[in-house]
Amino acid sequence: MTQKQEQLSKNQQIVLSIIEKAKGPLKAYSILYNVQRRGIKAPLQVYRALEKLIEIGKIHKIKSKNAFIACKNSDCEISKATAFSICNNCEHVKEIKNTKLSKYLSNFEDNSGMKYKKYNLEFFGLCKNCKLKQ
Amino acid sequence: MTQKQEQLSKNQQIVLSIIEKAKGPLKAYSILYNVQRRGIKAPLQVYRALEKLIEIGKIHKIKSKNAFIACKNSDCEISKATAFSICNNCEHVKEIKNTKLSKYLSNFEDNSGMKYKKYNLEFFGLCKNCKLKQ
DNA sequence: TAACAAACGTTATATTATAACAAATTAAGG
DNA sequence: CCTTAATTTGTTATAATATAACGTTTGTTA
Repeated sequence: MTQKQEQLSKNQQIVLSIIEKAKGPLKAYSILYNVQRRGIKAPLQVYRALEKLIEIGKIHKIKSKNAFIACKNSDCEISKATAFSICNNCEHVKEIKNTKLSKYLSNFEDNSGMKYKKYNLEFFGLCKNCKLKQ
Repeated sequence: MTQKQEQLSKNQQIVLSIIEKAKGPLKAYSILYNVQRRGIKAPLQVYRALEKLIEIGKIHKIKSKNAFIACKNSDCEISKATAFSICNNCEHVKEIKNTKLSKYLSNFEDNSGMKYKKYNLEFFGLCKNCKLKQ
């Protein structure tokens, strides 16, 4: 028997697979709509799965959108340190994987010398595509 | 006549004054409850004032809390670049004013060379007080 | 003072999220 | 294998957050 199975439950698997297949962040009720054929009937079933998936770092919540996206980063340490870029035009969201940035933020001390274990950063701008089209 | 009056309307003034007096971030419906004696009766009146106040940089929205806090920073450029520290224990929220950090983030380029005009950063940890008490 | 924009008031409703409770399932140790 | 505890589930109801749509009023500017 290994230490931790981290085996996902049925609902958790269903919700995760929908989020992983998606091209962008999904909203909770859109997930619900998408999984109703698979037996998940109530919002709470979705929210419970989401909560667990966030806890174990499989997905992140994009707070400015109240939407959920799969984690592509093996090293965001159970979702303690997240950074995203968000296009104001097409709403495209991408997780930022940048060692310098994450080191900088993880080591950041505020003016009183206080350090923080966790952060969430959301950048807004125009993605390349949308910039070209302007 | 000056260029821009930036004169706040009645409702905007009422909502702003409540937020400025508060010790921490306020939720929209708590604001509503607090201003009902002053003639504001409906959520929309509060949300409209909030929207405007955010737009002109007088307040910020703490996204992880769905709550609103007065801006103490004269230079956050109409709320384009915001950073907060949030205590996980007492929920104390403070706007971070740190030139190095804001320069670093304003100049940040992602791996594709993309730059962003706007960001929101929320740090989580234990504030000094709560750290001592542990 | 006409014309336009901004703000207002109001009702209704959409969207996002959680409480509470009982039943079913799973993991692990004796 | 059995039992105990923890987790997950299913379900109903409801809380909390936010916006749509409409017509009116106020404020600004030419």
